[in-house]
Amino acid sequence: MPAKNQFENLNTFKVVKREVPSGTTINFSSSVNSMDDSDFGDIEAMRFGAAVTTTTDQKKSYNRTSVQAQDHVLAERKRRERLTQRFIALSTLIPNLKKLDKATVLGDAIQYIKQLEEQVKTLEEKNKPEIPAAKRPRLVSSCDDSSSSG
Amino acid sequence: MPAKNQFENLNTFKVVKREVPSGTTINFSSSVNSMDDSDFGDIEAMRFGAAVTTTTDQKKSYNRTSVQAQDHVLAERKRRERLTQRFIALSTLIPNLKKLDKATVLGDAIQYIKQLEEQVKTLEEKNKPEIPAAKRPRLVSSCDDSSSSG
DNA sequence: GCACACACGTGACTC
DNA sequence: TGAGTCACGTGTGTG
Repeated sequence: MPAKNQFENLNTFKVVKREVPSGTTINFSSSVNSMDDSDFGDIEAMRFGAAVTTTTDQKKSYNRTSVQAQDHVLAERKRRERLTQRFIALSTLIPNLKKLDKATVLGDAIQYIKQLEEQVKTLEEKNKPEIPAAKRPRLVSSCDDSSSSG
Repeated sequence: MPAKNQFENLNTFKVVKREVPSGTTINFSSSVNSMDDSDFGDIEAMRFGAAVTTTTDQKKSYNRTSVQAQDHVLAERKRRERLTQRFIALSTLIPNLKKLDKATVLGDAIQYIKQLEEQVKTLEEKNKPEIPAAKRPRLVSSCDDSSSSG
């Protein structure tokens, strides 16, 4: 299967691998300045509600407890998931979709919508011949019994 | 203007603020283990083509020169930009769009496409009465002069 | 090996 | 103030 659902595939097994980064510790740190393995006391402190300030000084006053940080991570993950879900759903609606890139899905969706709108306009025009009788092709002239129900 | 183009707004001025993080240094590090302010030699080395290995050891063998890293950042930025552009374009096509969240845009696009498809199907059915005469609603039974051109 | 695409965690901003 | 959203940089898998 060369191309089924790129998002799904990537998502499914990538998350799993991400959840177990290396067996070391939690995914904290990463930007908490220099989190050396010599000062885990900070993390321990964070775990029961301390602020994430690096004990010394910080560039900003965005103090977050570990619970809040975790919540933030979780919320963002949820959001991403929803987005991906929508992308998949959208991709199933578009016909002749070759690549499953997000950009392609989006672009093709745009084109498809435009095409559909055009089609609707054309069909509506044909169906509701309110154009001046002089201009319309006289296929059936007298047979117009106006079967509209309203 | 309460809601024009959320993406555009955020993007435009956020990037600018991001480009000047704090006046300290480049945005490197962040995950290169513990980048203490005591070892800036690494960055200096990176700048002329050295690998990004933290001199001691690394979890992976994803060695990248600073140029490559920068290129990566740039490429990703480009991709993001394209995505956002498509989102904006798509949002302009959808009628009665209240919120401009990405999720909402996506979801409403899906609904809109479905609605349009339904519309097209209905209109086509009305326009092209090629269904067996026995099954079709006999609005006009005898007046059928078969005006099809094919 | 390199270009591309993706998910992730995170700081920032809005309401 | 807190929950929701965004762009960003980054690590990593795929062709």
